[in-house]
Amino acid sequence: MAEQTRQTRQERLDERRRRILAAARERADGGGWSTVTTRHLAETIGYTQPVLYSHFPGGKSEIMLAVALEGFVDLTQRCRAALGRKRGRRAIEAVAVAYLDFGREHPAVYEAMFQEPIDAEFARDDTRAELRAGFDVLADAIGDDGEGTATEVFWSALHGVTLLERAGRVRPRHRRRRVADLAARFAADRHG
Amino acid sequence: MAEQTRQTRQERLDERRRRILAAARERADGGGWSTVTTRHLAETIGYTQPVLYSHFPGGKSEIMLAVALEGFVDLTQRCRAALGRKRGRRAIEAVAVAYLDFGREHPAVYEAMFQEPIDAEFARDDTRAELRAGFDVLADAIGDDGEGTATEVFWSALHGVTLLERAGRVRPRHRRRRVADLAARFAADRHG
DNA sequence: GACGTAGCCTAGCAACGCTAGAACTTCTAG
DNA sequence: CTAGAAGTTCTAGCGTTGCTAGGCTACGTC
Repeated sequence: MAEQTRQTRQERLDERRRRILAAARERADGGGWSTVTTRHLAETIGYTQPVLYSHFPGGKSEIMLAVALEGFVDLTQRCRAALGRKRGRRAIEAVAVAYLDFGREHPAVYEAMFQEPIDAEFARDDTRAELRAGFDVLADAIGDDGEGTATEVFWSALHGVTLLERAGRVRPRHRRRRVADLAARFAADRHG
Repeated sequence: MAEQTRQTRQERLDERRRRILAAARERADGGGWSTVTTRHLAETIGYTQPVLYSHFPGGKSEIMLAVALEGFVDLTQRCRAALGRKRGRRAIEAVAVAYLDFGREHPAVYEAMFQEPIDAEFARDDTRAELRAGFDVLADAIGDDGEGTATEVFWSALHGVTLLERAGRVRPRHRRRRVADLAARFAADRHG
């Protein structure tokens, strides 16, 4: 009985934790992280502010980090799925589109993934592992078997396109052209 | 006499405006925009908060926009100077280095230039003009005489490298390699 | 010398992230 | 069945933020 109760307790905690993260992600993607307040978050899950801190002692920063971590998993999976067994330009284009789609669909999650506050004092190893996985997909896409510089630049380009598109600094309708341009420049076959 | 007085008045206003922007830029580059508060800003210039709003009715957002505008002018000038009469890879590398240097030396100014709050309800035309000038330098650097897609991608790559370097998501010491990689991929001569 | 205007400050609002400590519920032990 | 321990939630409040209403002071003008 005690076991059963303890199980249920843990399940309820997990459930509530998920609800907090879902609420934060949803509201952030809708109106930006500045509109995500601890008060509103607490109200959404039907509890008061201090309850949030029992789940995330680090407060809002730690919530953002948790959302970011989920985001890395999601983004990596999407890119991996888009890549499949493709090679060459088709591989690059597919991964680029998947990457940019994610950035557009979840602007706030993406922001949490790359904005500075992440590098707080919290979890370090998880983040590194997930980052590594994402890096590897991009390396596979462009066929980078070197020491990673090409992947770094490719990643930077995707990152830059994502942010400039969002900021409206780049023509929205020319997205396909940008993807094609990117694929042409990073295709391995241009060397041979 | 009235003319003289009015002149002096305007000069004092301009002077104070400059001091506000300088204080904001300096503190932001030192500790991020979150450390730039209207109270501290007011204290720095030796006045109280409401005075800031007589110069920038839009408050902190408008101050950030003003800093961003100055930043665009500065960045464009630097890139133009770095470009000089160079052509090909050397031109691209020079401009890339100038761009990345600016982003590293003035992280907060750069952030203000590309972060969303900028697109507020304030000045629109100034921003567009300065953006255009910056875009043109990059187009000249890579020799883009097409419809601008290549420049958009080049710009995105520089933007991405700037941010990923700052966020520590990319190996700091490999910067020269990234610049070289970038130059190789965007050099016009790869077409012929 | 009274008046209008401009500039500046005092004081305060609502909202923010976050926390101490009271109040309540649930489990455990005698 | 009861008394205490343990855990959970809430009330209330601190300090800080961006921003603003309204009063005070000093100036130029009739």
